[in-house]
Amino acid sequence: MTDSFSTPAHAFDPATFEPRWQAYWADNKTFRAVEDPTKPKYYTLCMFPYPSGAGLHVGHPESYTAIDIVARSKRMRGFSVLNPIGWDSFGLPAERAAVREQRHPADITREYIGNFKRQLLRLGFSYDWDREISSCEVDYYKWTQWIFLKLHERGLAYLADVPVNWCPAQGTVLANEEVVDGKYVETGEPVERRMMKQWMLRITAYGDRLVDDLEGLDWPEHVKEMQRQWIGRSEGAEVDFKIDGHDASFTVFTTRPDTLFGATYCVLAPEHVLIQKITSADRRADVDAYVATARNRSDLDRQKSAEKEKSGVFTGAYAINPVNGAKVPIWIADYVLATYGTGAIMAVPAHDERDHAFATKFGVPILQVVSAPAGHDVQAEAWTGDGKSMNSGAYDGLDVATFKKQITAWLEENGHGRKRVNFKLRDWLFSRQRYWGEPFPIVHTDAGEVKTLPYSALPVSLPHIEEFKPTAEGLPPLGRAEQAWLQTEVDGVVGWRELNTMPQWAGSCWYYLRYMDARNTELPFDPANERYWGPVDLYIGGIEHAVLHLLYARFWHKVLYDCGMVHTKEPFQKLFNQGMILSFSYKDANGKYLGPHEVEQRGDVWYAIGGDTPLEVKIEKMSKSKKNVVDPMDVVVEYGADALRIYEMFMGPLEQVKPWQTSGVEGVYRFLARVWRLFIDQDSGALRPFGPSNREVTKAIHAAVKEATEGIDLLKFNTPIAKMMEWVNACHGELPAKEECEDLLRILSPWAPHVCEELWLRLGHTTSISAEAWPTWNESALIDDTLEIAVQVGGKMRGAVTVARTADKDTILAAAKADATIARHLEGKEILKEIVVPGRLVNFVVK
RNA sequence: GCGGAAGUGGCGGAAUCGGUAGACGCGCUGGUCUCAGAAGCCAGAGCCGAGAGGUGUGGGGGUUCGAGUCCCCCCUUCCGCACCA
Repeated sequence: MTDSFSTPAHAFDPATFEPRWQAYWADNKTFRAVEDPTKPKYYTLCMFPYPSGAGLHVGHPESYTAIDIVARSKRMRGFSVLNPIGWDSFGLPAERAAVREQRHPADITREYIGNFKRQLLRLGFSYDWDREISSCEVDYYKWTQWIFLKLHERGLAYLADVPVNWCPAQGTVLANEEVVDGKYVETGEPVERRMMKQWMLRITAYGDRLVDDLEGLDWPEHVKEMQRQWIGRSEGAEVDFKIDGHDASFTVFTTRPDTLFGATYCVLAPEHVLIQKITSADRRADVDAYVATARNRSDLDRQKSAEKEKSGVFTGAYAINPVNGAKVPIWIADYVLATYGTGAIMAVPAHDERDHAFATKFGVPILQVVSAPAGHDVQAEAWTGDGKSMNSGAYDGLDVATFKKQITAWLEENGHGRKRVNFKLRDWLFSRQRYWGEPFPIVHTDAGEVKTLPYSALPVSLPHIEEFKPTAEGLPPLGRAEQAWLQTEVDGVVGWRELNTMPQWAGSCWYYLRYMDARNTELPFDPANERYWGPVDLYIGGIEHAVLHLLYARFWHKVLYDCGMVHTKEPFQKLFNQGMILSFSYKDANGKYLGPHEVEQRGDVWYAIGGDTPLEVKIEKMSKSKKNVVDPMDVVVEYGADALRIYEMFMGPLEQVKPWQTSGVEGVYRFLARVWRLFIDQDSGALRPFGPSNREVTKAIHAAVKEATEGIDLLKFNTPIAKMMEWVNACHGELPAKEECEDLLRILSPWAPHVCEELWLRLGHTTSISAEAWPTWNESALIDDTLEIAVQVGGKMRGAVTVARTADKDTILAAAKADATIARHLEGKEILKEIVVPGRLVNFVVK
C-alpha cells in the first residue's frame, strides 16, 4: 500500500526494457556474422548444448555469458565475429523420454529446443540466430552422413566383430570412452561385454597426430594431459616367441626389450586364440575352468580383483626366448588384456611390478638383468628404473636406452621382432542400437555385401516409427520401419538398410564447421567460408568433454583436413573450461533435504523455519533431490538478465568451482540500480546533468577500462566488475563528464547489454551501443601526483608517509624520519641500512 | 598408487618480475532519513587487546632488509588415470 511512496515511477526496473532490447536485436539482426574480408575474424563458441527437458540451469549462462562478453567486446574492437548457437539434438535421453511419455522423440526434442531457445533469448546473448542449427534435422544430418561416406571412402569406417560394451538398461552398445568402472558414465548403469558386429571408426590411424598436434594448442595443460593419457602412446618392440614342441608362435609387445634376457615366463590373455592349441592334456581342465571364469567376469569384477591379487594358470607349454633360446613357461592370466598390444606378454618379474607380484605368488623365478641401486633387492621388489644391463650375454654393461636400440635392431635383422608403437586408444565403436540418431548410408545385400550409398542418395531420412524398442527378433528399433524404407536398391542390387544408428557424438563432431555456412545445400560447408572463419578462436565448455567430444571432433577435423575441406590441423585453437556452479543444501537429522524457502538462519546456524534442530549445511552439485537447484529464469524474473549475467561473472574466476549465493545477485542488482540512479532521475525519468570530473573519478574510469580490456583477453571477468563498481563509488551520486560516463557504458555493455543500451539511448544516441568502438585508457591518468610510501622499521610496518611522486630518495627518507610514529620506533636504535623502493616503501634496518 | 589443481576474514573472492594482505561484493555493527519499516545514503570492522602494541594468507623449517608470492618437508580438499606390458 505504500508502494507508490517507496518505488519512484522511474526506478530501475529491468523488466521494462530488457525484452524491448532483445526484440530490437532480433528485428535488426544486430549480431549477424558477416564474412567481411576487410576485417579480422573472431570465432567464439560454447559447447553444443543438449536441450533437455529440465531447461537451462545456472551453469549454462556461466559459459554463455563469458563467450558473449568476448564476442561483444571483439565486435567493438573491430572484429567480424561469429558467435553461433544450435542444438545437439539426437541422443538417448530424448528416446527414453519418448518411451516414457508415449510421444515421438522428434516432437519432444523440438519442444525442448523451443524452451531452451526462449530462455537463451531472454538472457540477451548476441548470437547470429540465422545460423541456428539442429543436429536431428535432416538438412543437418544429411551432411553428417556425407562425412561418414568420406570416412568410409578413406578406409576409416569398417564393420567388425568386436567385444563391445553392452548396456542392457539402455539396450545399446557404448564406446569405450562412455564406460568408466564398468558403468555407463551418463547413468551409472552396469555394462557387460559381448561380441557383436559393429561399425568402427579407425581413430587409431590418427593416434600419432592426435598426440603430436596437441602441442600447438592453447588449451589447459590438464586437458591435453588427459588426452595424451587416453591415447596412451607407448613405444617399444614386438618380439616373436616360438612354442616348444608346437608349430606355432606368438608375438608379445614390450616397452622394455632391454629386459628380454630376464623374461622368466610368458602370459597369454584368457581370450588368446592359441590357448586351446598349446594347452597340455594334464593342464586342460584347469585352463578351461580359468578361461571360462575370466570370460564371465565383467570388466568391473576384473578391475576390482586387480586391486587384490593376481590370478592365473599354467598351460603346460613353453615358449622359446629368441635372444638366448631359454624355455620359459606359458601362463594364462587376466592381468594381461586381450585388447591391448598383442594380448600376450613376456614377463620380467625383476623389472615389472605386476610381473613381480605374479611371480611371487606362483613361485616363478625372478632374474635380475638391470643393475639396481645398492640395497635394492629385486627378489623383494621390482626395479623399474635405469641401470646397467647384466646377465644379458654379450650385451652386459649397457644403459637401458642404448640396449633397447641395439636389441631392437638385432630382433629386426634376425626376423624375431620389430620396433612398434602401441596405443591405449582403440578404434571408435560407432554404432548404436537405437532409433534417435543418424541412419547410416549403408545397405546390406542378400549376397552379404555391405555397400555404401552414393552421395546423390543422401539424405537417408530417419523413418517414422511408433515404438522405440528392439523388434521381437532382437533387431534394433529401426527394424520396425516400413518395408518401403527397409528395402532399397543400390548399384542395381536390392538390399536392406543398416539398422544401427550413429552415436550422439557424431553430430557434435563437425557442428562448428556447419555454423560457418549453415544454410549450404550443396556441401556441409563451403571451404571458402572455412578459410575465413576457421579455426574456432575461443571454445568454452565443461571439463566432462575433455576426452570424448574433443577427441572425436579433433579426429573428424583431421580427416576433413586430409580431404582438403578445412585448412587447419586443429579445430579449436583456444579451449577453456568453466568451473561448475554448486549450491548450498540443507539437510535435517532424518536426512531429508529442505529447499531455500524452508530454512532460516539464526546466528550462525540454519534451522527449518520454526524448527529448533540445526540443519546440516553443505555445498553440493545442484540436483532436484537435494532441493538446491537454482533456475536462471527465476533469477531473471526477480533481478533481470543483466544482474544474472553480472553475478555469474562476479562470483569468481570462470574456471573455478563456486557456490551460488542469491544474496550475491542482490549485490550486483544494487550495483546496476546505482548506475541507473546515477544517470536517471527516478521521479521524472529525465537524464541527470553531467558535471565536472575530478581526479579520482577520471582515474577510476581509466582503471576500469584497463581492467576490462585486459580482463577480457585473460578471461578474467570478475575483477573488471569490481573496477566499474569503484568508478560508481567514486562518483558519489553525481554524474561526471559525459565522455567518462559513455566509456563506462561501453565497457559495461558486454556484461550488462540491456541496461547499457537503454541508457545509451537515453543519452540521445540513435544507434546500438554494441556497434560502438571500445574505449582506450591512458596510463598517465592512473598515476597520482602524490604517493603514499609505506615505512617499515626492521621489516615491520610502522606507518606511511605521503610524498610527491617526483620525490627523491633523500626527501622520502627525511619525510619518513619526520613521522612521529616512525621516529618513536627509531628512537635509541642504530640504523644499519636504509632501503628505499621508489614509489613503494622505505625499510630502516636497525639494531 | 600415479598425475594435476588448489588451501587467504563470518562468506564469495582481490593482490603473486618478493615491497602497505584482505580490492569489490555479501553478511554484520552504528548513524542518517522515516510516525514506523523497507529502500537509499554516511561511517566502521582480519583476529587478540581499553590502549600502546601483538598477531595473521593450511602446518613446520629456510632464503631475504622484507615472503600469501621463492626453496625444502608435511597435512587437507577437489579432479583425472588406475593391471595398457
